Amino acid sequence: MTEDTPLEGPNDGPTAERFCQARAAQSVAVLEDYAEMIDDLAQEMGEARITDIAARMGVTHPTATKAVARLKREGLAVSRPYRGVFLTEAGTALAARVRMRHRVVVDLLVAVGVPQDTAEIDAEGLEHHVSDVTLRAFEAFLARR
Amino acid sequence: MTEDTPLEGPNDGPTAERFCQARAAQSVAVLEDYAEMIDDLAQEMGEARITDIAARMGVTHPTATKAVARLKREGLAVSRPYRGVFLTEAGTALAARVRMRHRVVVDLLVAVGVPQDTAEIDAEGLEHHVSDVTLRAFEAFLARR
DNA sequence: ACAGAAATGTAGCCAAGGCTATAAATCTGG
DNA sequence: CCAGATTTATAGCCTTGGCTACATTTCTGT
Ligand SMILES: [Mn+2]
Ligand SMILES: [Mn+2]
Ligand SMILES: [Mn+2]
Ligand SMILES: [Mn+2]
Repeated sequence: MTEDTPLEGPNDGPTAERFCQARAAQSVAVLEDYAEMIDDLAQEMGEARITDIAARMGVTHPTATKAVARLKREGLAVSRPYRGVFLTEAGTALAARVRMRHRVVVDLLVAVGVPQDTAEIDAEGLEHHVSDVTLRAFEAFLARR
Repeated sequence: MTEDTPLEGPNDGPTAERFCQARAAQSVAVLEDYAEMIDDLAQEMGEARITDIAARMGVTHPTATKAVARLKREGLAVSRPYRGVFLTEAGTALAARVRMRHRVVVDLLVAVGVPQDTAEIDAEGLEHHVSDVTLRAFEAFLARR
């Protein structure tokens, strides 16, 4: 699941590619959610503490610590022991992209008639599987709606 | 990740619920894809063989074997050693739901302007995060479109 | 200043979903 | 009918993302 892992299976048919793609999207979903959350906390409270990250993600703090370790390993965040977590430039850029995509997905759901609260809930999972092409289609739809 | 696992974390805030929900959806995504695939193969070739399941899912056969073991454990499939895999009634019902949802998602994406092939790819991941409320909203949108 | 509270780190467990390598069973053509 | 090809099973490894339990550090109020 690291960046050097191809994540492509034997790939026997054209059908398999779809599933490989979906698995690849899933492998970055956690990174995306944590990056966005850390960015949220940085804006709201100046810095993102492990406890706050864990509380908002709905996990225990060791789980949050592991996720942050992965973020650091992938060059998306930095932190010193017993201190807050900070996004790198790459991490901040990722957070911005993720937040934008989240918003567009929610807006599109609402535009086609999904209740706002349901849209927020579903978007949290959906957002990680929306390709750039689809995202642009969503934006275009919202623009001419 | 089994059915008796609550999958709800500490749940400190209302924000956390969204992520718990997304994680829960992800934990059944694999079951859903395999169920649908086995049903496809059953219709096309009379029965679903491990080799064919693996090829279409884009994984190696031991991976497919493990997934089938989980399907069996959850009461969605049955199989005897060195023979094909067959869905139970519950498995068949799940496959039908999943296939319908997949179709609706693709149709909605196309309806808002996503190219057909992109829609197929993205839907493979998106489908598992579309709630019943959202699905009905999609159907209503398609009906009045 | 320091004791207790709170936050963080760390070890170790589990299940899931990938993989490779190897063994065993089944199928098939001659 | 049987040898070789194919299919399936199994063992064992890895990473990820959950968890609990416990150790350590930092913070805070008196
Ligand atoms: Mn998300
Ligand atoms: Mn999000
Ligand atoms: Mn799918
Ligand atoms: Mn599908």
